[in-house]
Amino acid sequence: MSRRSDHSREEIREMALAAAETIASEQGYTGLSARKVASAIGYTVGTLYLVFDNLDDLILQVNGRTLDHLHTQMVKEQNQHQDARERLLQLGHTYIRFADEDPHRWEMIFEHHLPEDHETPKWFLEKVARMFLLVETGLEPLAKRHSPQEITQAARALWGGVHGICILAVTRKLDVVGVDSVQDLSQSLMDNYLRGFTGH
Amino acid sequence: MSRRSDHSREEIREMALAAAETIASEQGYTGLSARKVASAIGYTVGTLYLVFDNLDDLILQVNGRTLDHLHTQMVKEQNQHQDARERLLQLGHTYIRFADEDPHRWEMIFEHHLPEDHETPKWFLEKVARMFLLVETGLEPLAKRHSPQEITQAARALWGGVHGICILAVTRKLDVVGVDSVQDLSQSLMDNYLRGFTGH
DNA sequence: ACGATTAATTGAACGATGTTTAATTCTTGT
DNA sequence: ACAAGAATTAAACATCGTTCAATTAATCGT
Repeated sequence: MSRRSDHSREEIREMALAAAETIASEQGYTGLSARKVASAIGYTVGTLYLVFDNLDDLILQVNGRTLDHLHTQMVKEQNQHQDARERLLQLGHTYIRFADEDPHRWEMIFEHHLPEDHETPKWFLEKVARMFLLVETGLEPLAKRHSPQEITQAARALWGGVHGICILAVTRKLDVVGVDSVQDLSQSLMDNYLRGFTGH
Repeated sequence: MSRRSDHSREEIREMALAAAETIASEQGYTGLSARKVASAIGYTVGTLYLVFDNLDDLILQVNGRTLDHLHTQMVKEQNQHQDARERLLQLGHTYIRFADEDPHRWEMIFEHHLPEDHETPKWFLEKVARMFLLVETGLEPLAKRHSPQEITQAARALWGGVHGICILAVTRKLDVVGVDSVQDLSQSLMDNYLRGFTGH
C-alpha cells in the first residue's frame, strides 16, 4: 500500500513512537519536539501530522506504551513471590525502580497535560486504572475482613502514597539521595499503612 | 531612584510577580509567558529581563510565594486544634484544600523544572523543607517512642503520600471526583499509617 | 507503454515562544 | 542648557506547533 516510500503509515507510526521514546528518555519532556522526532526518522514534520493528530496525541501514545511497559514489569516481578504481603510490597518496589531507571520517560506520564478543553481519552485512563487494579488485587488477600469498597479506597491511598514519594524524590523535593532511600520510604509507608489497615 | 517611569525595580518586580500569579492561576503553567506578564503590567519583555534572570527565575519566585502562602495557611489552621492527632490530620486537610482552591498555582510548583544543568536554589529548597518540618513537628507528640530519625522518615512518607494522592486527583488519574473524596482518601492514608506507626 | 489519477511527502509559511541587544527616550547632575 | 547615564523599547534570532499549497512518486486505465 505504500506509495512513495518504503514505510507504511503503521511503520512510520512505530518509528516515530520509538524515536520519541528515545528523545524523551535522553532529553526529557521539554527536549521533545515534533521536528526532532521527524528528523530522527528521516521525515519532515508534515508527515507526523499524517499519522498523529498533533504532538499531544503522539506524547499520549508514548505515555500509553510506558504504562504498558510498567504494567508488564509489575506483573512479571509480582510472580516472584508467594506471600501476599511480599507481593504487594514488590509492586511498590518495582514502581520505584522503574521510575529510577528511566525517570524522564516515567515523569512524562505526569508532566504532560492535554489542553483544558480536551479530556483524557478513555483508552489512556484504562491503562492507568489497570495498573491501579493490580494494587487492589494484591491487597485483597490481606484484607479479608474489609469490604470491596474499603479495599478500593485503600488501594488508591496506597498507590497514591507510593507515587507521591516517588515523584517528590525524582524532582528532588524530599531531600533524599539514592534509590535505596526512596525504597525505604515507600517500604515504611506501606508497612505502617498495612499494619494499620489490617491490624497486624 | 526611578528614572523614566513611576516604578522602581522593586515595584516592577512586585507587579510582575502579581501578574504572573494571576495568569498562572487562570491559564495554568503553559498559559504563562514572558510577553503576557510584561503586557499585563504595561511594560515590554525586555524590562522583565532587567528584573529577573529569565522566565525560570520568575516562575521560581512565584512558586516560592505560593509555598509561603501555603505554609502560612497551614500554620494558621494548625492552631485551631488542641489534640495532636487532629492537628496532624488538619495539615493534610489544609494541603488538599489549598490545591483544590487554586490547582493551577499549586501544580506549577511541581510542573516547573529547571534545566538539567541548573540545580534548584537553596532558598527554594528551604521553603519546601520548612513545610515538611511542619509535618515532622506535628508528628512528634504522637511518636514519643520513636527516634528522631524514624520521625523524620515517617514525616517524609506521610507528606509524600498525601501529596501523591493530591496530585493524582488533580490530574484526574485517580478516578475520583470532588474534593471530599480526596480528603477521604488522604484521611484514610493518614489514619491507617498512624495506627500502624504508633500502634493505636 | 504511457498518460492520468491519486496518494505521499515536502517546504515554506504563520503566529507564538524565550532571550539578547542596539537604539531610543527620558532623568539627573553640572 | 547640556552631557552623562540609566530606563525602556523595538527589532532580531532561533525554536516551537501547526497548516497547506506545491511537488514528487506510484498506481491504474487504456
